[in-house]
Amino acid sequence: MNRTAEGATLALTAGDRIRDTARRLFYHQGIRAIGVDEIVRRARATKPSLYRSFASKDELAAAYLRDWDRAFWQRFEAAVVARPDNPRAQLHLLLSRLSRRMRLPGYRGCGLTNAAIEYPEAGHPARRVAVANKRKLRRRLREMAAAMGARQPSQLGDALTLLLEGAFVSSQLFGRDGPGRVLSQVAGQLIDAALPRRPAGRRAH
Amino acid sequence: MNRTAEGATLALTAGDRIRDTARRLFYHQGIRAIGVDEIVRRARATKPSLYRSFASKDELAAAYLRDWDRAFWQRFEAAVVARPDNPRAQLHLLLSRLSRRMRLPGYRGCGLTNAAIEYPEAGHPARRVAVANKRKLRRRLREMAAAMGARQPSQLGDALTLLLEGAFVSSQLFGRDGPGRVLSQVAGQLIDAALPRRPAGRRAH
DNA sequence: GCATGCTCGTACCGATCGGTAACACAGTCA
DNA sequence: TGACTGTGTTACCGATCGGTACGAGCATGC
Repeated sequence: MNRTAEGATLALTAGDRIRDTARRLFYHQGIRAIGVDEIVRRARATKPSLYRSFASKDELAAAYLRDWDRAFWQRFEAAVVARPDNPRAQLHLLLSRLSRRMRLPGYRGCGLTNAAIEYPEAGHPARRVAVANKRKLRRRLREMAAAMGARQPSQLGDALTLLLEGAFVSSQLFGRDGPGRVLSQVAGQLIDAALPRRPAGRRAH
Repeated sequence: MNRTAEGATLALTAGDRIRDTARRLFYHQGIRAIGVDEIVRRARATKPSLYRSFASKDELAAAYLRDWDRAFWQRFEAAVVARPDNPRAQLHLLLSRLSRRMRLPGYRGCGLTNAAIEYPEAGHPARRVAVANKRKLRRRLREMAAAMGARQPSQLGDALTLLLEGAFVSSQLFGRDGPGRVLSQVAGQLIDAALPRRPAGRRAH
C-alpha cells in the first residue's frame, strides 16, 4: 500500500486523500465552486471511492466542516489552558494567534462562516454544522465575558462575536492589511469599557 | 406594453423583469445557487432576453451588485445629510437604521459581502464590485473617525468596519436575536474609547 | 405594399453537474 | 483451491449548467 508518494498527499486510502483534497479545495475556492470530479481527480481517486466514504457531496462538505469545527475548538481550548483562570488573557491569546494566522498567505476566513453564507437554506447539512459551531462560540464568548466580570456579559460577548466574524470576512475582503490587524486591541478596548470602573488609570491586559 | 400584471413584478421589458428577479434570487439564495434558467423562468422571460441585456451570468451578477452598491451609498449619504456636521450622529443613525433592517424577515446580510465570499477568485466581475465597495466603505469610516476627532482614526475606522461586517454575517448566522442587536451601542463604546479623554463623566452620543 | 428596426421566443449546443452499475484485483480465511 | 470482503477501476446515467443560432411578431417610415 501507499505505493506512490504523489507530491504533497501521502495518505493511504482513497477516502483519506479525498477528504484532504476536499478540505483544501472547499476552503480556498468555496464548496459550490468545486465539483466532485475535480476533487477525485486532484486526489488521484475516482468517484465511487468518494461515494463509498461519503453519502453525498453535501455530506462530504459536512465532514469537512466537522473537521474544521474540531480543529477550531482545539485551538480555542489550547488558548484556554495556556492562561488558566484568566479569561481575558485567554481571549487575548486567542485573538492574537488568530491575527497572526489571518496574515498568512492563502487565508480565506472561517470555513464555517463561508459555508453558512454559501448555503442559506435552513436544513442543509453543511449549514447545520456551521450554525451549531457559531452558536456555541457565541455562548462561549458570553461565558468568558461573564467570567471577566463584565457588567453586561451578554453584550460584551456579542460584541466580541461581531468582531470575530467581522475579522473573518474582512480578511478575505482586504487581505493582509485589512482591519483584522486591530482585532485584539479593539477587543481590549471593549473589555475595558465593559468592566466595572476601577479607581483610576488604565489596566493592562 | 405591460400587457400582464403577473403578481408582483409589473416591470415593462423582459430585461427589467430579469434584473429584478435576479436581484431577489441572488440575494436570498446566493448567486452560485441560482441558474439562469430559473431566473428567466421566474421572470416570465427566456434566456436570449437575458443575454441581450447582459453579456453573461457573471455580468448579470455584477449588475446586481452595482445596484446594491448604489442603494448602499444612497442610504449612507441619507444618514449623512440628516445629521449635518455631526459624524458621530451620522454613524449612529446609520447603524440604528441598519439594526432595524437586519431584523426584518428575509434579511440575509450584505449582498456584496456574500458575493465576495462566493467568488474568492481575484478578477471575477462580481468580486470586483464587492471589493471596491468595501474599500470605499473602510475609507469612509476612517474619515468619519477622523472627523470625530479620534486619537487613532484609522484604528477606530477599522474597528467600525469589523463591527459592520460582523453584523452582516451574524445576521444570517443567528437570525433576529443575533449579536447585531448590540451594534450601535458597541460602536458608541468604541467611539468613546477612541476619543480624547474629557475632564470627567460620560458623553452623550 | 414593403423594408427597417426592435423585442421576444423556440429549439438547440457541448460541457459539466452529482451519482451509480458492473467489474477487476488484491489479501484473508477455510 | 475456492469463497469472501474490501478497495480500486471503467463506463455510464439523466439533469442541469451557461450560452447561442435562427426566426416570429410587430410597430414604424416610406
